[in-house]
Amino acid sequence: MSERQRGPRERMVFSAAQLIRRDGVNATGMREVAAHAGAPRGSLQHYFPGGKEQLVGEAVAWAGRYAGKRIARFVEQLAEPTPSALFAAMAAQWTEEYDRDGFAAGCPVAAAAVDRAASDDAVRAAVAAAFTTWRTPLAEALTALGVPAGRSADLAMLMISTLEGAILMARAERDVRPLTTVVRELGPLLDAAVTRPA
Amino acid sequence: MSERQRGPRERMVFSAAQLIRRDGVNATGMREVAAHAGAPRGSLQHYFPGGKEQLVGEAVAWAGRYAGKRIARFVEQLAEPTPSALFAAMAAQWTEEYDRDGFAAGCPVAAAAVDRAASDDAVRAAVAAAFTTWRTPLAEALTALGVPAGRSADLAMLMISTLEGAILMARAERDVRPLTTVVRELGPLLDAAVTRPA
DNA sequence: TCGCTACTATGACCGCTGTCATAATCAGCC
DNA sequence: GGCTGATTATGACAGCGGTCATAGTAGCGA
Repeated sequence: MSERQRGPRERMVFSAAQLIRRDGVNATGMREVAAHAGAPRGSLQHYFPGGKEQLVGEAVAWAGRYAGKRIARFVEQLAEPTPSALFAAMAAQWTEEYDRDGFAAGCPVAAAAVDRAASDDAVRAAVAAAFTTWRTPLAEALTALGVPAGRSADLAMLMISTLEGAILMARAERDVRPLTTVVRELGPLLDAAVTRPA
Repeated sequence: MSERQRGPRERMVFSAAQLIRRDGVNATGMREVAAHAGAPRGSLQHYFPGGKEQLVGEAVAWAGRYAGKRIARFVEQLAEPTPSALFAAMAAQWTEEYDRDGFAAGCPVAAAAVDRAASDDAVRAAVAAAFTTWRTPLAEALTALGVPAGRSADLAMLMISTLEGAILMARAERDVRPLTTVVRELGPLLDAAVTRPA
């Protein structure tokens, strides 16, 4: 998560995502987001006239795009071009963060889903869209790695589901073992789906 | 989730779990819990002198025990005594609820993890304990179904991780497909782990 | 200089939250 | 009846939440 000097608007969206993934949507205040972004409070109603709903929606969308873009970069850097290696790379991003910075934060998309799925349909739709933005390039990557087109989408869904759940458990237990375990256990299944070696 | 006429204390814990799994921890107020349980407001500070932290902790613990107990019942009722059938039964509980009552609620343990993992260490520990309370009988059931003892714990972790993630996605997308998909995709892997048929 | 637009500043409002203090009521038992 | 402890009732409090209203400033083209 690079922190380049973009405009204040983008910084606020980024800060919102960061705070949401740590404390959840409801515990993240608008004033807190502005302060964290080093942005003036008055800019909130200027850039986000739709209020918190809009800000949270954009933060979720940002996170979805971020996750989607990372897929391509993971694929490029794989030592072994296999689905299991891709999954391992996705999980490694989390184990590295947890080893480095502690277990303070989880996935902002998951946080928004938990806190807003029942109460805010716009955010709920943004969460669904974010999952799609994440899943689509992952499925394409699987196809490129030799997984039949008919299975790629389902395996992508399995991978993201498993990863999200493992993040949840790892954070609760303050231990990366859930992440390393699911990587180890799921790997063979993913590689067995390859019919045409890349 | 039966609603027997237990004491007001237990009803409040149960109501807390229900409200938390729908709206998250932070959006669930103490007064709301009492009202939902049909309990007097004054009973809150009587039964839960530890405040919201205690109430949420007990709700999470309750949910963990509930999930753990269901495992044994699922195993009893399996038409085919296989790990994949057990996993399917666990997921079916969610697809049935979503088909019947809509996608209003998720898992209370996951909700508590998202909302409190970073801010409330007592609740965070309760979440971790709840996962253990859930995972342990599941691992034992897998062993009873013929999975080698060394793999049971890891597969139980994989199953719960995947299920939690699928619940998240299903709720966001208002579609049970994530649940049915992970059941279909993970099933063969689970059954392949059986070395000694039950 | 004027005017216009983009952005910032600030204070107020109302509603809600968790918590506490205090008192009333009730159940059971001597 | 009268005492005792468990339960309930109620009001207050201080804090924070998102949002709005209003005014101010900065930059820039004409």
